[in-house]
Amino acid sequence: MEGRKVTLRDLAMKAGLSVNTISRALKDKEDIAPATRKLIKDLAKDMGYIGNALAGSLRSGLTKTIAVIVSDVANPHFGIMVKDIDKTARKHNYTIFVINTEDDYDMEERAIFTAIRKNVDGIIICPSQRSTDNIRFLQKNGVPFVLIGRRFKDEPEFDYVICDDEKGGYLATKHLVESGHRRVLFLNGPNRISSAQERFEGYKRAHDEAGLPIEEDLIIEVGASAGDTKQVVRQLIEQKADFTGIFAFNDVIAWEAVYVLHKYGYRVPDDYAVIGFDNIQSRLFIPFQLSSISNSKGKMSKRAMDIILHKINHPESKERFHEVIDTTLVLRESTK
Amino acid sequence: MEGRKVTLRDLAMKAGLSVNTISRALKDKEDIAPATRKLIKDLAKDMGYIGNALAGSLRSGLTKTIAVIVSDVANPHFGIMVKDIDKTARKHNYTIFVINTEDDYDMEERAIFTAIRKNVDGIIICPSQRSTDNIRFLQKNGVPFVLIGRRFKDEPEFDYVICDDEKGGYLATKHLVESGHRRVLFLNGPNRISSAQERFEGYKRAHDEAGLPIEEDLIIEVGASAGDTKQVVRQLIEQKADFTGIFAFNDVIAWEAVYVLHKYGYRVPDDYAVIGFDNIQSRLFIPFQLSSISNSKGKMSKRAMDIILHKINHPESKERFHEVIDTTLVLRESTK
DNA sequence: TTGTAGGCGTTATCAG
DNA sequence: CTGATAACGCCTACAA
Repeated sequence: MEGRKVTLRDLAMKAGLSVNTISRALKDKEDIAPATRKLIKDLAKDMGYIGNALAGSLRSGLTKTIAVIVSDVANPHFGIMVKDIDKTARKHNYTIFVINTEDDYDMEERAIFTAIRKNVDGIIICPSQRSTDNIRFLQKNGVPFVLIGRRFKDEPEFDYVICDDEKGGYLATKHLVESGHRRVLFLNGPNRISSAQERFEGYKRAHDEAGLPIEEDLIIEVGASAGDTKQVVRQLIEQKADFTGIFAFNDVIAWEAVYVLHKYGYRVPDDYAVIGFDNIQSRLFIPFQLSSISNSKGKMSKRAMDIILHKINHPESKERFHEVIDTTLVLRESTK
Repeated sequence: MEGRKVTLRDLAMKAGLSVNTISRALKDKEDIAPATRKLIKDLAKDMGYIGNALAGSLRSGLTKTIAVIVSDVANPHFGIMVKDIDKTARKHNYTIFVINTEDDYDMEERAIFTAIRKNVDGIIICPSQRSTDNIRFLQKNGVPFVLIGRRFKDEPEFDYVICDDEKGGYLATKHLVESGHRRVLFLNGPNRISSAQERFEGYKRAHDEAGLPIEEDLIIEVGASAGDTKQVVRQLIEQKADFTGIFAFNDVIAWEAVYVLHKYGYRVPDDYAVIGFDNIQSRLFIPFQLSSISNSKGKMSKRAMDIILHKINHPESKERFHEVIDTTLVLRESTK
């Protein structure tokens, strides 16, 4: 059964019917006699017919495909989101492309080109935010898209689903401050990213409320890739930097920070209190009880898909989606 | 600039040239006057032309796309592999589809259909192994494919890249046994999976060498999905099951087991020694020092892509790829 | 150096 | 109910 694939034409020849009839029968159109329909379907199964989506898509203009462009699937946060998006997509008969950008602007540009070239019906993207050009380009091209996890505050035209980053940053910091930590190290993500900026806003609000000053040297930007944090924390410890609490931009960074603290013989939360963001532990049972900010990855993924589907199905709609999913504090043993 | 996408035809109209000339110019064919070429390229950039891969693929029969079918991207093990595969793919100008099966046979079947319908050039699949039918189907359809992480021992026709599971199982168990644990609980994956079977072989070999019997009640199959392990371990503890060492099928299961042990106030490695498999900690710095078996995810991913590319580029080659990547013991503090 | 014709496999339209 | 015809956008082959 090797060789060329079975096409509608092959079925048509065999059945002595027109290609068109075959096509319509397989799609359960009402205007084909039930008997004929059954006949054709059986034949198709017999001959192992598998449609060619390429051809169909070329004609219909729809690929039933969504591109998901994220910075790093190896980060469980994104792994979980991708899984959830895939699940929702499947329910609606969509397939997803996953493209990694490593938060690199050029890779993001290429990812977008690829997605458009492949005629995806929509794009869910966690933008690297070096500039708005890539996203503007998307918009100009008319591909439905929605940002996830990050937003451009000055661009109300871009739909997004994010979690309440400011509140998350506030809750995390407030908790540390209230536990008595007056010098809280903030291991933040790249400052160009909205979530980093907004979590920092929260950090500031908590300090303001407590009447604590913001110490510039306690705000540190760490790279997003695995391993970067280790370097930074190691250095801080060597310098005997003065802090007792750590608020990390995400759980992966928090883990890495604790990892280094442990290496130096420090104990958490006894010597340092540490809190992360993403609450990965709700989905992956890691034996380190990290306090964190829950951001409902499941809900975010689902909303993003819903929005994309809405935009695909109502291309004329001018509705704007600016969704902010609530964040909550989840206390575990890494803070007290 | 909204609306329909720019096509070769649009460029042709604008330039007063034929579609063909445009196409050839954009592909840098020698037989177009350099001046014309430049003109056309500038125009294309101006009008924001992005080729339609669908149309091209329909013609050429190639999509420059690889499907990656795995059980769970949310498991960092797969997340990391997907990332690595994507990286290699990109280097060769390929894009990847990621499809999750949750190790469900029907979802796997649908995933394969989807991949074929979308005309992927090749498939990298971690098969669910409920039966060989799905894979046989792939073979019958002539799509190049390679198994990753699992194999069918009775099907030498299927190419695969796995790690040395037997050796890994042996090393892990041997280490526990040599540390004085005479009753080692094996939290294994589903037995239909080759890696589970082979790791068990290793477990047995270590026992044989040490002259220890295999106790049936210490071999427990846990579901692959997050949360399953908790239930199992909780029950064992409640039953006061007799064991002091735990060898887990993978790190995620190991983490979950430790998670529960901690909940019950037990300490690792003092009360129980625990070792996992996959060595996720080489890529994600989790602050729990889990001993594990390293299986070179990077190497596996790379080899899988190389093999797929080879098969795509040499469809006639009858070469068979049965690759077994070495596994090694990585000791950390969860065993002593 | 450039243009024309035909086809990839499917689907939409309209006629019968 | 079913069939013929023409697209979808691009590319290969050949003609001019």
